[in-house]
Amino acid sequence: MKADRSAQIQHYLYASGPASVQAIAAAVGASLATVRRDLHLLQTTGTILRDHGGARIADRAGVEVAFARREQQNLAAKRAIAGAAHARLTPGSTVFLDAGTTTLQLARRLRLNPVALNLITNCIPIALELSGVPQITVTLLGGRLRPENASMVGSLTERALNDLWFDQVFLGVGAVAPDACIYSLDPDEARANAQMLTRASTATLLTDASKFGRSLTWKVAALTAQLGIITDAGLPSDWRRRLADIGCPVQVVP
Amino acid sequence: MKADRSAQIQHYLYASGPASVQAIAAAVGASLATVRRDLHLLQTTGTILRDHGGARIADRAGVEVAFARREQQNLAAKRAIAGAAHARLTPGSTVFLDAGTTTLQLARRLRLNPVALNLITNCIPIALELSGVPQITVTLLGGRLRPENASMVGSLTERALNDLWFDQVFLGVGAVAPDACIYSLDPDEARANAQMLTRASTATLLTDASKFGRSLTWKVAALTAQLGIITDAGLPSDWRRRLADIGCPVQVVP
DNA sequence: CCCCACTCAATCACATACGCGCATAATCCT
DNA sequence: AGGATTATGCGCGTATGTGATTGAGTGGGG
Repeated sequence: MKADRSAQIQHYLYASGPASVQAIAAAVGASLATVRRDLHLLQTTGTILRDHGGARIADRAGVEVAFARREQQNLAAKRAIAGAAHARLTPGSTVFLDAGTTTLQLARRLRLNPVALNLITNCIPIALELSGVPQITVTLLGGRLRPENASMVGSLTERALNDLWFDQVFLGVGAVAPDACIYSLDPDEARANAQMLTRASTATLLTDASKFGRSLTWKVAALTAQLGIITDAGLPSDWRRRLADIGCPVQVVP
Repeated sequence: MKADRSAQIQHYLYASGPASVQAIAAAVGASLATVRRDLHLLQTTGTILRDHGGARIADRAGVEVAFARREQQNLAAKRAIAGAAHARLTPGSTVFLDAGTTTLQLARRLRLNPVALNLITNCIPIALELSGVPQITVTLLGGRLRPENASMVGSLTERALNDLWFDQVFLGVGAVAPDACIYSLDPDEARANAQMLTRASTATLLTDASKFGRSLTWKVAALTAQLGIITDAGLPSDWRRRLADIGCPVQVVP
């Protein structure tokens, strides 16, 4: 299929950097003519750049491909977690969705299976995914644009958060380190995340099991008994014990 | 049952990603013709995207497609106008770009030909276009998402505007009516536009000639001598006289 | 400066997919 | 229960994508 092959080419170019037409053809299993046609198409849409003999990812599309790739990792787990989160949504309530690939899955689910919500997010893909969905009003927080995950951070974001109150907030998370604290890759995002947690009646962490035990630079907050967690069955038993000790209400989905 | 099968197809596409018509037919237990009919229907409602040989769930395509279509109208004029606006940008200044297809052309120009700017916008495509461009920090205003042009409007937007001051603001515009006032299609957008004009040292209208003489519902502001205009050579002579009478500094590009 | 290898775009033939019309089966309404 | 409406499946002509070939164009090396 054509769309499939285009995606393959993009991933290959993202992973391998600049590559020759022959290498691409070999990688995707198509003829040179076909690959050239695809490259020509991708070039007109601006996702790749061409030069004699080969092609490479346009730097703008690079982040998008990286995002798409992260979205694919642990996809089944993320979908299951999103499904459990979807079941917790109360019609008519005000919900905040943090930026992240797991929360994006929740947005996709919500699009197929709408619930009347007042939805607020700081993530552009989530806002676009839900724009135009009946019964959902979408509000996007302002701020400085962080290209890596197309989210808004910075003082404008934090100021706006100060003026809002949410019934539920769903937080995607970069890492849950061994010290039982949530960490993020970006300082501004960590600050924004920390503030989200202070602006909601109930807060829930959506995170696949691979995030537990990882470490990142910037601390967001410590796990507490007030912070719900939805994760998948890959959660090691020692972490289950720790979370039980802390008192976190943990839901494990298959 | 038909509705049932459509839901099945959606969930299958959601779960499996892009899939061939044959795979879908096998999954839902229907003939190829029936699946094609269903896909055709789902395509018209915008829930899926089709390409030869298969289909996939539509991701955020709705807004972008509608936007891309308008982008093609009067493209040459918009490009020329954007070029003139680009020449007016002062390195190091703080610039606001309103939502619109002409301002988007300015953003594209900026991406190819970067100028060090502190750039603020309420338009998602503009923000995405300029994300990651060196020397440009992009800030997106928050607010309610208006799907028609992927822009932010509403009280959050207006509140944020109150806290900002711009060296230059470039306003895209829906219509310049015979009463020499700017009009917009959307009440919230009109309010936001009006406020943008009060928050800048210099304001410039970017509008192709086709917008002059058109009427829309919601008034934004009256033309004044403080409001610069960049438009194309299609501007009728009677409008040129009127703008001269008002004292608008008008630049006409070929 | 010329030549050679390589790349590119256009063309043709083939395979596959698509949309349409028609016949049949299921469903709905009275 | 019967007629009408709608949905489903099959076959056919057409459209589209794919791969091989050819001729033109481009860049690098002698």
